[in-house]
Amino acid sequence: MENLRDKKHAIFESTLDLIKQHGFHGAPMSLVAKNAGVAAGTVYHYFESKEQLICELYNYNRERLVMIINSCLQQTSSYKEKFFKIWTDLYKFYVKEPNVLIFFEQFINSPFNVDQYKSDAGGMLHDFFAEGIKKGVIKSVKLEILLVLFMGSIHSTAKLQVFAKIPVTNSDLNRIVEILWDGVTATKKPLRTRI
Amino acid sequence: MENLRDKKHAIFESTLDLIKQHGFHGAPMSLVAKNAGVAAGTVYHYFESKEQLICELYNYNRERLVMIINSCLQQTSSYKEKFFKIWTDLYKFYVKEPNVLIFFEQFINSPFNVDQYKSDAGGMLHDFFAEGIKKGVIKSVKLEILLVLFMGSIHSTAKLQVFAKIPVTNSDLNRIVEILWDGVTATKKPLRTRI
Amino acid sequence: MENLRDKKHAIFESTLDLIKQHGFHGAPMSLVAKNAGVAAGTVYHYFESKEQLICELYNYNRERLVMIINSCLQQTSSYKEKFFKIWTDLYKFYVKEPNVLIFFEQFINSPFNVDQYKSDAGGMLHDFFAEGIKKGVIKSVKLEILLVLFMGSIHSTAKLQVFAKIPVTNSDLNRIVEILWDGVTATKKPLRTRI
Amino acid sequence: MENLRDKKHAIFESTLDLIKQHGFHGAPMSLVAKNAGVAAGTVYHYFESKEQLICELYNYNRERLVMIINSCLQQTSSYKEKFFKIWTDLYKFYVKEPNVLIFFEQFINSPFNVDQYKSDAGGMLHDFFAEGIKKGVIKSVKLEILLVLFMGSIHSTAKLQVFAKIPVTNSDLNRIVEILWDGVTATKKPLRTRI
DNA sequence: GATGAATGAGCTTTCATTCAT
DNA sequence: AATGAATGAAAGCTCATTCAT
Repeated sequence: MENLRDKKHAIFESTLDLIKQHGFHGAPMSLVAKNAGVAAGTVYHYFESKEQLICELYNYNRERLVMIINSCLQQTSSYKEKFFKIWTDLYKFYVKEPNVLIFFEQFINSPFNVDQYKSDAGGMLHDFFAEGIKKGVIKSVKLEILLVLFMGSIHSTAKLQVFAKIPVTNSDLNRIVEILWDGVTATKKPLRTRI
Repeated sequence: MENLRDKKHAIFESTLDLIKQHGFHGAPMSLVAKNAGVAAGTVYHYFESKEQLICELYNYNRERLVMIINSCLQQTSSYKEKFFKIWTDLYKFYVKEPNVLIFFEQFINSPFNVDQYKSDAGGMLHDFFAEGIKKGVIKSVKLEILLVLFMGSIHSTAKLQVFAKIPVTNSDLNRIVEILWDGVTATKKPLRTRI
Repeated sequence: MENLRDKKHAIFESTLDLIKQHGFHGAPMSLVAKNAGVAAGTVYHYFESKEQLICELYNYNRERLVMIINSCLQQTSSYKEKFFKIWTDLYKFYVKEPNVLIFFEQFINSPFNVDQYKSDAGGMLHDFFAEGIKKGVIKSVKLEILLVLFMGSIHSTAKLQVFAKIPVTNSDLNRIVEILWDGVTATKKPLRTRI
Repeated sequence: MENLRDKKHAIFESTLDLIKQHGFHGAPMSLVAKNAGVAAGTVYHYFESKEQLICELYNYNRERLVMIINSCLQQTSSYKEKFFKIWTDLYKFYVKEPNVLIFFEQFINSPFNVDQYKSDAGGMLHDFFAEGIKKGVIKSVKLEILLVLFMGSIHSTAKLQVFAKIPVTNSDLNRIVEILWDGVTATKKPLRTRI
C-alpha cells in the first residue's frame, strides 16, 4: 500500500519534472518511467494511458490548491484578509512548486484538457466571490470574470518570478493584491480631474 | 514576390488553423502543408524547420499586436482613454482571431519559446506604463508586473469569451477595464470600516 | 490433486473462451489468468510457458476427439454406419463446443503447431480407412487424403453452422455425409451421357 | 506509377513471405518493411494500417483466384470438365504459391477477417453450382455447403502436398476430384448389400 | 521553385515472464 | 502453492525532414 502510493507519487513527480524541464513534448513515457526509477511497463499498472496519467496529475494538484483555499477560508478573519491570504498562499504555492505552475499552464492549453475552462480550483472561490458581491464588498461583476482575473494574476505574477527571474518582493506582492482588491472593490472614489 | 507572400501566408494560416482545431500536437508538418495547399517539401523552402515556422508565426502576430497598440497611442486622447482603448482593441483582436489567441497561449508555454517571457508586445506598453507612473497616474509598481496584469487580463477575458462561451458584453468589458484601472490608479480611497 | 485439476481446467476453459471471443491475439496470459480466476504467476505453476499451455490444450482436446471416435468404433454396426456416426458425432461435438473448433483452426495454422500436419485424431481414423480399403469398400486412395477430406468436411460444415449462421439441418448433414460416402465408395456408376 | 506498383508489390510479397515462414505473429511491420527493402514508415504511405495491408493483400489474392475460375468458366467444355478444371487449377495455384495458401488459412481465422465467411472466391462458384443443380447434374444441396466442400478439399489437399510433404501425384488428384464429383453427383447407385 | 515519396528515430502501448512475499 | 507488481523487449505507428525528379 505504502509502496503503491510511493510509485504513483514517483511517477507524478517524474512527469512534473520532465514537463518543467523540456515542456510537454519532452516527457515521453519512457523517460517518465526511467526518471521515476521504474520500468516502462510499470507506469501502465498505475495509469491506463498517458492521457490518464496527465489528467490524474492535474486533478491531484488541483486538489492541493483546493486544500490551500479551504484552509484560508476556515480562518476567522475579515473578507479582505481572506482575499489577500488566498491570493498570497496560492502564489507562494506556485513559487515553491514551479513544476506545478508550468504543468498547469501547459495542461490548460492542451488536447488533454477536455473540460476546456474548468480551470478554477473547485467551486469554492466561486462561492467566495458570490459572498463578496452579496455583502456589497465586491463589485457586481460576472463571477467567472472575477475568477479568471484573480487566478490569472496569480499565475502571471508567479511566472514572472519563476521564469523571468524578476524578483518579486513581499512589498511587490502586496501592491499587486492591492491593485486587484482596489479594482474589484473601489466603487466611489473621489472624482479626479481629467488626466 | 507576390507568390512568396501568398504561400507564406497560406502556411501561416494553415498552421494557426490546425493548432486551433487540434492543439499543438495536431499540427504535423504534413498536415500544415496539405492544409495550405502546398507540398510537404515546399514548406521547407520558406522555413528552415518547424521551429522557425512557429517562431516566425509568433513574431508575425506579435507585430500585429504592436501595430494595434501603436495606432492607439497615436491618437490624441487622455491617458485613461488610451489605457481603455489599448485594452479594448487588443481584446477585440483576440476575439476576432481566436486562432491567434490560442496560438499565443500554446506558444508561450512551449519548447519553441526560447525567450521565456518576452511576452509583452514590444517595448511600447512598457514605455506607456512608465509614462503613467512618472505622471503620477499609475501606482508605482514594477513595470513588468503592470504588463503581465494588463496582458493577462486581456487573455483571460478573451479566453472566457471564446472558449467558455460565457458571453462578455460591452458593459462587462467596461467593468473589467475599470477594475484594472481602479486597481492600478486608486491610491487614496475613503477609509472603509472593517469588513 | 482435485484442486490441481480444477485450476488447470479453469485455465483451459479460460483460454478457449478468450480465443473464441477475440482470436489468438486476444488471449494474453494476463487475461487468461484473470478469466480463470487465478493470478498471472499461477498459470506458470501449471504450464511452463504459453506455448506449453497452448500445446497441452491442443492435446487435451485431441484426446476428446479420440474418445468420440473410439466410442463409435466400438459399436457393433456396419462399416457405413460407423462412417456416418463418426462424421456426425465429431460434427456434433464441434457445434456443441465451438470454442474447440475455433481453437483447432487457429492452432493448426500457428507457430505453436510444431508438428505441422498431424491434425488427424490419432491413428485410429487412419486404421479405420485402411480397413475400409482392404475390405474393398473404400476407393484405394492415399490414407492421408481420405483423412483430410473427412476431417476437412467436418470442420467446414461446422464452421458454416457456427460462424456463417447458415442453419444446417439434419437432412443437410445426411446429404453431406452421403456426398462424402458416395465419393469415397462409388466405383462403378451407370455411365452417364456427356453433360 | 511503375514504382508505386513495385513497392506495393514488394510489400505484399514480403508480407506473404514472412507469414509463410513464421506465421501471422512473425510478421511485424518492421520486418515486413525491411524484407521489402523499404523503411518502416514507407509501408504507411501505401497502407493506412497493418489491418489494411492484410485486408488488401487478401483481396488482391482473392482476385487472382477469381481470374483463375473465370478463365476456366470461359472455356467451351462440359460441366464436368469445368468442375475438374476449376478444382485442379486452383489446386495448382496453391501448390505453386504456398505463401498464398498459408496466408488464406491464417487470414480466415483471424481478427482481421471481418466478414467471417465470405471465403469463397466471389460469387462465380456460387453461380456455377447453382447452374449444376438446375441442370440436374449436381445434387440439390445448399450452395454454401457445396462451396465449402469444394474449396475445403482443395485447401486440404494442397496443404497435404505443401506441408506434410506427402507427394500428391496427378493420379491422386484425379481420384480426389472424382471422389468429390461422384459425391456431389451420384444419386442412384446400384444398391449394395450390407457391408 | 515545387513536389511528395521515402526515411528512420522515436513515440505510446502490450505482454510473456519473473520473483519477492 | 499462490500472488500480482514489476520488468523490458518489441509491437504498431507518427512525423520532421530530405532529396531525386
